[in-house]
Amino acid sequence: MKRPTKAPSITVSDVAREAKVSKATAARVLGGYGRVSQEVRDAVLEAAKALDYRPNELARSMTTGRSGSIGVVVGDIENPFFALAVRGISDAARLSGINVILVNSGEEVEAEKNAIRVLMAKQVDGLIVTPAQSGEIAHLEEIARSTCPLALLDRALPALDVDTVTVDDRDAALNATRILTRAGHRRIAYVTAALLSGDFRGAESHINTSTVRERILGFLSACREAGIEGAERNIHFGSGRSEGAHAAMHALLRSRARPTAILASDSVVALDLFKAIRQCGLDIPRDISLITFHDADWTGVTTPPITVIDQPVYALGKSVAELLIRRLKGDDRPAEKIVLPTTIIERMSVGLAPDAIGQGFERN
Amino acid sequence: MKRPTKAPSITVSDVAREAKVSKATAARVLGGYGRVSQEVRDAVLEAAKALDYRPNELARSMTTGRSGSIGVVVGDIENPFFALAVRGISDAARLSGINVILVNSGEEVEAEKNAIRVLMAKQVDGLIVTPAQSGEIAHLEEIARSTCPLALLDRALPALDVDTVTVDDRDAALNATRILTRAGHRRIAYVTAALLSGDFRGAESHINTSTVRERILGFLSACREAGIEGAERNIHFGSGRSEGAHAAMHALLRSRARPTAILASDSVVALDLFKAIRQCGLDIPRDISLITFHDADWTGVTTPPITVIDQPVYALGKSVAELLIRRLKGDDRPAEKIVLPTTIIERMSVGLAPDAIGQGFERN
DNA sequence: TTTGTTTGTGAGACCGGTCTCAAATTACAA
DNA sequence: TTGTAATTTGAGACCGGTCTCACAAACAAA
Repeated sequence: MKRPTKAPSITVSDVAREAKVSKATAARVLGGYGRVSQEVRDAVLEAAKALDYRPNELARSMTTGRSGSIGVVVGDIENPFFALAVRGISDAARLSGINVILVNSGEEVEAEKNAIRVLMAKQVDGLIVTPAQSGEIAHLEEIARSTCPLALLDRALPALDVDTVTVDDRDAALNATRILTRAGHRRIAYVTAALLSGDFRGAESHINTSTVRERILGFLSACREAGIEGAERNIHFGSGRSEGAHAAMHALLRSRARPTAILASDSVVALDLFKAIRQCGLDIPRDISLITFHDADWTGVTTPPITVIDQPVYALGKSVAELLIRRLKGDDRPAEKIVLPTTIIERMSVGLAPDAIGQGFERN
Repeated sequence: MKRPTKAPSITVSDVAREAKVSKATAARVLGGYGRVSQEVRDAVLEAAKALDYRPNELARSMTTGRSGSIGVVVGDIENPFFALAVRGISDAARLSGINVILVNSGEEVEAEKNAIRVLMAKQVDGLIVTPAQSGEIAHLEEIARSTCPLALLDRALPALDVDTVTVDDRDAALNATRILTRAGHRRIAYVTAALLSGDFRGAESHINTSTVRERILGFLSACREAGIEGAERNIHFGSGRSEGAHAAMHALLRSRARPTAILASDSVVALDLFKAIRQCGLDIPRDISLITFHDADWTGVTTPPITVIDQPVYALGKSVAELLIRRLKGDDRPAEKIVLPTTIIERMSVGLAPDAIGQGFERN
């Protein structure tokens, strides 16, 4: 193989020679371990500076077995939710002198698998993952069994006994949906980008990702509470960035049984919905009410501004990272499952149900 | 040091022993180099599968000198501009089987320096950087002199003769500003998050980042064209995510000589401006017109929707990555400077200047 | 003075791969 | 049938660090 022969870099041996000491001694001062006399230390340091020595982190990692970096696999870095969570992770990591290798899975399991494979091969010291799908988690179970610490972000996997940080999705969905039912809405849709493996049969079927399941449970629970039948049929999966999803949204909004209120699973879906609603000539909140998860920065500036479920996203990222780092340092307490609270920021996107106006329902 | 003794992983030697061949031979088939007979190859592969062998990428990198990953240093991953550019980079990298180590500099030179140091120590094969500041580029010059390919994203550095992909900022700013001057505006402000080293004295002073300089030149050029004097005074630096920046915005909007039109340097600044304008009780476009760089997803859904300079952000990221990867493969053509075109998407945020109404100016 | 510790240093194995080189085997041509 | 070339394999050096171990010198206690 004809490789461009990387510039010959300065090694410990070079420094040792320059400082007239053994390689072992030079390594000791350069690596910051063992004991060395002050004189020798100074000499080595001077030689290192003179030669402009830079340690080869790879070589170091190979012997120590630790790479000083953690791998992070998120679904979609373009989603402000993940971007913010990643910043939380980065900040926490930086504080511990650990760096972050970020990989985008595009919410595809294959990409996720591949990302994890690569990261493991790169000997990351730990892994933070937002599982793209709940069905295929064999690769994650394998990591969990291994000695490489794994932590889950935003999406819990009951089958995995690993550190996990999520938000109280069920409660959030419950409260958000209640706002809608109290405004008299009865045809309420829950729209999520998540994919469903197989058909949707009842609340617990095939939904192993806690985020999605919990939200649905909260949603259904609020519906039941309001005496709404068959709310399961109003759950729409797969509303991600795709042609089909877009078309499905329009179909939904133009159907005869068009919902009078929608709960969106994230700000990206919400924005798409917002646009679709406009394109269909509908008015928020007169014709249709909208609440979304994630207080994305733009949700406050639309007309009307959107009522949102405010998740502590930055803290979410910061917490998982801290949990993982603690474990890297040797902590072996049983896996911790942290659930962060959410709040609802009420703005102007919820109105009385069109068909309920004048029927005694109150706006809140 | 008491480290948790990573689980002993399967090595080539283990596979070799299992397959009853030499380590060299096993390495050949596992590493995919050299020539091996079909039988032996099968035997080794079988042994590898039986033992569940996973190559140690670190060890591999150490001998080959190439790590198979590139480092990317961006200013702020939360800025949708960078998020999208990073996706462009990731996609291009994935296509070449290269992975991306992403570091957030937070637009701080010290963090940027540190990030580069760490990435170099990790032996990345190449570096893509969005220089946080133009003043201190010694660390970048050093990389440029080294054998590690460097490429610049979005912000050119004239002093550095390296592959660079930017957009035609001057032209974009010129055209955007023209839209404003043609609508009769004369008090036009340019608001950017960029920091200025020292005072602003004349167009070229202390501004070495091409993006910022080019935009200012375009802006001033359009102002001059319209016979506007002293437009330099209406350039506002440092409007990033900070208390001070926020206060400065409000001060600007409440001042007697409040601008009647603003050109924002990115969508984050624009959103802040949008909110500030509302908070000050001003109306877009009646009281004030707004144009921003970057067609962020929300700019189309505000009331009114915002006129934007549409930059090919994804392509920007994809191009630098491709340029860099080409170089990794041995291409040593002189550094390429690619300038991508922008377009303006006119929406509803530009109105006639309040003091010009009825004076013969036309709304475009 | 003798013995026992502590401290500083060097020699060299090792991590898990790649890769050079030479020996052994096979194929091909004369 | 024999010489030569091509192919396949093994032995071992090497990458740039870490780390164990042995030894020597310095110091403390007896």
